[in-house]
Amino acid sequence: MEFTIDAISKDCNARAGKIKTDHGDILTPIFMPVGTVGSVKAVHCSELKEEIKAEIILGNTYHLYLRPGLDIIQASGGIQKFNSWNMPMLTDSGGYQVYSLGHNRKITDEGAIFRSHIDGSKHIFTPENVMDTQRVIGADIIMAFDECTPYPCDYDYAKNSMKLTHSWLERCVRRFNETEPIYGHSQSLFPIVQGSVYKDLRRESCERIASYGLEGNAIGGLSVGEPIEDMYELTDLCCSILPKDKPRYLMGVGTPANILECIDMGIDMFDCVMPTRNGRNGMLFTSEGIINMRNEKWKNDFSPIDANGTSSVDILYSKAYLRHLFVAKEILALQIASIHNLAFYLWLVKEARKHIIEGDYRAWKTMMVKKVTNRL
RNA sequence: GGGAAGGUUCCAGAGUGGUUAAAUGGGGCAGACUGUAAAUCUGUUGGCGACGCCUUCGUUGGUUCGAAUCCAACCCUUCCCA
Repeated sequence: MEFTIDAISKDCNARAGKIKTDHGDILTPIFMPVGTVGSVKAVHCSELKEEIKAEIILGNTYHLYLRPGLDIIQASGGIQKFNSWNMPMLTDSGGYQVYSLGHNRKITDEGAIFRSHIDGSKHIFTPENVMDTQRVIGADIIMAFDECTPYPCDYDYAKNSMKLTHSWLERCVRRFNETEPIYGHSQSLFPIVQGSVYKDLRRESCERIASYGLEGNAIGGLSVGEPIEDMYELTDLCCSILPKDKPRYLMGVGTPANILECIDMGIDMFDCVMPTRNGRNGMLFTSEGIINMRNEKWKNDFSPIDANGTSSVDILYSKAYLRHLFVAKEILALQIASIHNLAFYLWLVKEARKHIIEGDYRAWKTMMVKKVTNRL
């Protein structure tokens, strides 16, 4: 993997860059659609490429390990062959599941013991075997195994958890360096900053993480329920410490406004389930604001879903029709909403990149944040 | 023509003397969702000058301190027999 910076906006810390991987290039800032089990829910690969113009998607180590299982993925020739995406992928390590599936797992120094949410079977995730698993899955970018701390989280818990994540990182790096990619393309390991909402912990974690000199750095443990101002303040703090010459990945963020604000601070990569999950639940993000597609007010609105949209569904279908599909619980509703939302997210970061290069990012962002937070 | 069952709030359907503006489900309306156990979850769903009052369980009348619930008549629906 190689990262180059093409431009830094004149009026803020926003950067436009390029990540080269063996599966293709990624222009940053970038939004990465989430495809937990190897599939971006309700969306075909062809739609991701042609309509949405996604450049990289996510997969999840915990979920892929449980189903279909490593034997299947290895036999298929790696995840990008298995799902026919054939473009860059990133896998999360299962660190988020340590948080989201917190009720059926136990943490020890050794690792995390999960009770499968599918059949209750017991599985131990260690930094070492998570690296091995991500070698088998075969994504271009793989994540260190961490604990995503919950919110609220008291200082002592956050501190101990951060130390645990750091010790796991040490073991991840060692194992990563001892092993080779399986499928002939190179893989890059990103470490993850933790420290909850505590600035001294975040600072310490950033310094520790950065000291490994890995090819990119991620910020985790945010957007888990903390006040939005905290998220911004901590992201800004992390950006001020994490190396400038490496991509910065803010995990799990966020709303269109969150993304615009964090690009301003120097974040290069984002992922979030919001465009897909909220889309499936009837929420549309557009350049003019947010639409709750199930609301009665769209019943007789035959205007396009999004007149300014870039995907074919935006002008092909009307709001009244899409509302009808949601009300009738038709599968097509989920597909249209997912394609629209993802295409909008990708359009948004592409526009951001354009304005960074032009040098007026902050001004554009200030105007844009007002629009995208508007409720239609 | 004879017999049987039944008519409940938008719908289906509980309730069978007071704790019932009436269970539950559906539908409607609104909200939530941030490294996906999510095509999910939550709230709400008679009216009003609302910690109270008014109207409502086919219609009308009656019994009772009190009725969706008991009685009578009537109207209507479904099923069975002729």
